[in-house]
Amino acid sequence: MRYSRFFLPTLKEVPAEAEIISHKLLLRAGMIRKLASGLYSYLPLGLRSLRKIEGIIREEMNRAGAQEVLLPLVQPAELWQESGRWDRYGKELLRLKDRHQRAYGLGPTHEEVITDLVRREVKSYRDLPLNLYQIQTKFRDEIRPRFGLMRGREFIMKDAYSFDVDDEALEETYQAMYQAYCRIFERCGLNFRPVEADTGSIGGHASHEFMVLADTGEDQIACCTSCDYAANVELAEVIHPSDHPDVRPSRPMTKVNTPGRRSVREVTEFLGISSDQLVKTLILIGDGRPVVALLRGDHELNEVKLRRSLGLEDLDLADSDTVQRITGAPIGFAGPVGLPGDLKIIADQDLFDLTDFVTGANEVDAHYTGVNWDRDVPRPEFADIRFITEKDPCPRCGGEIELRRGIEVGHIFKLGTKYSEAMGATYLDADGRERPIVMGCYGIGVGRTLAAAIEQNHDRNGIVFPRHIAPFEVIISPLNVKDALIVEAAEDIYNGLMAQGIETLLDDRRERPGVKFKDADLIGIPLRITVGKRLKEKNEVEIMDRATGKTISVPRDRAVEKTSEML
RNA sequence: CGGGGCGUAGCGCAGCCUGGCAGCGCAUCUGCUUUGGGAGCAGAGGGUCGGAGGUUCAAAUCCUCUCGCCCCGACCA
Repeated sequence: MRYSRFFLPTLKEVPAEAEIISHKLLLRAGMIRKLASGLYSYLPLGLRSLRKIEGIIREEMNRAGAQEVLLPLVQPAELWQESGRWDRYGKELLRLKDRHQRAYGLGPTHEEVITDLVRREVKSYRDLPLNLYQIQTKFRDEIRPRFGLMRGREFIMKDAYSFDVDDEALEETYQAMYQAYCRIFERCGLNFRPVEADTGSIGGHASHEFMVLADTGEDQIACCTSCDYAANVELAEVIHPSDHPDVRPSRPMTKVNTPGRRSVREVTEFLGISSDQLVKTLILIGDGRPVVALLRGDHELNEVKLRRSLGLEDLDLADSDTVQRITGAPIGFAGPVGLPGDLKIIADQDLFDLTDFVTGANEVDAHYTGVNWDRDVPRPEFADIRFITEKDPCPRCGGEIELRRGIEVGHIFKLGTKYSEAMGATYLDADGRERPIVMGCYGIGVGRTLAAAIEQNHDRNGIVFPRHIAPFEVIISPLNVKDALIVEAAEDIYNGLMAQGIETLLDDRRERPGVKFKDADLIGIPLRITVGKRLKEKNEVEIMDRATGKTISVPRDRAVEKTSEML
């Protein structure tokens, strides 16, 4: 490709809208442009990289036995009503009507469509296993799109759906997908970690997220520094010692005046206690009913864990009026003592052995000190409902936990029979019995993978593309296009590389050397061949490695050979 | 949806408080010079100041409404 004819508008300055490095560089390198919030156009350079990633995904999916399909983006509401998600999915599902007033959703994911397809065609255990995938545009009307390709409303996703006879067979498919995902992200040049994860709105029993480690990641993950345990903090278990120390109350329960002290910090400072002596009481609404969660003052409630342990669909903090109605006091003075007996109360397991603690008195400007279980307040149900911290041990090996940030580029789920049962996707087994198909689903954010790769591979001059996803493999920079010798040499090398199938960008623009160097660095092409003064002096050209900056000089007629060796 | 910020030339911004010719840098176009890290000189083009309404002799500037964009929270590939 000749740069002078290539639609590649690079920017010297960073557009004001971009915050994180991948977004800035994608814009500056002329790879994407914004149409509206969460909606981006891919320009030729960006599309080339995107296609590289898609290519890697296709190869690995096909190798793992999956087959590519292409499903409609517009999906009839009836299908979503069958699975029950028409009502449950929420506003991320963009709903629209056609001219006949029939309702449709713009596909945020394709479980319903694929299950419908498969239930019509698959009748026998002989047809299984089956694994179908597509690479296609998804639409999710996100509450807050941000960070360029990182969280768009319209985005490109690879989604795969597997169909197996039973859980055992699903396990095998799941492992094959797990391995395929590892290979995909390795080939994309990413430093990533597979982590145990929550299943969210997709449903199912087990799942792993593939996290690219980056400080700008939106997710937090807990990694063990000794073993290979890693989990999304939403899920990471907190281990509670099983041997309980023999502890007894040592102080009477006393009501104290705490004027205007609401937050953990205000109360603990006022009373001169540490925050692990305080039990904070959070009022939530779970599936329409109030739930009280108790936690140590220095711990944070993990709503995902609470939701899972209570088997709730929906969970939210209660508003101030509800808190007032339930506890009889404004926010900041709630406590377990004297709450109505029929109220669902759940305490974090770390409170089990706590004695002489402080809580709100369900009365404005008052707390209790010296509160103890059994004596002052009945023991509630205990469960692991808080976030893991770096002070907690690894739940697998007891080692040290490190909290890191990650970008979720892939997510795999064991769905089980959730969709097949709801939608009647069954097969006949060898004994002629009708059984539900056991499903799995597997997603990769393709654009997000590109953004994550840039997030992890850049320097102050621009992108440093991993080889396999670079838009071009080589850029040739003839430094003076008015010099016939230089132009001729550059053209020769260009033709030589193209003849070998090496994707090459020839910077034939009438620009000064500095401009060409800056643009080449910005767009991050792995190898740059400089044709300049050394050609005239020694008949040599230079090959520079973008990642290391290392440069070698080679005779002009060996440039093609040497370059292809270096790739 | 709640909180914060921003809309002025393609991009980055100043001007707004205190109303009075719409500006700067980069980019673009022409010519000459220059050619190893975002060149120099000379010239040129480009604006409904996000939109609507209002106040005023006069509005980018003040007021009201509205639309869009970005950041922080809940959602997710």
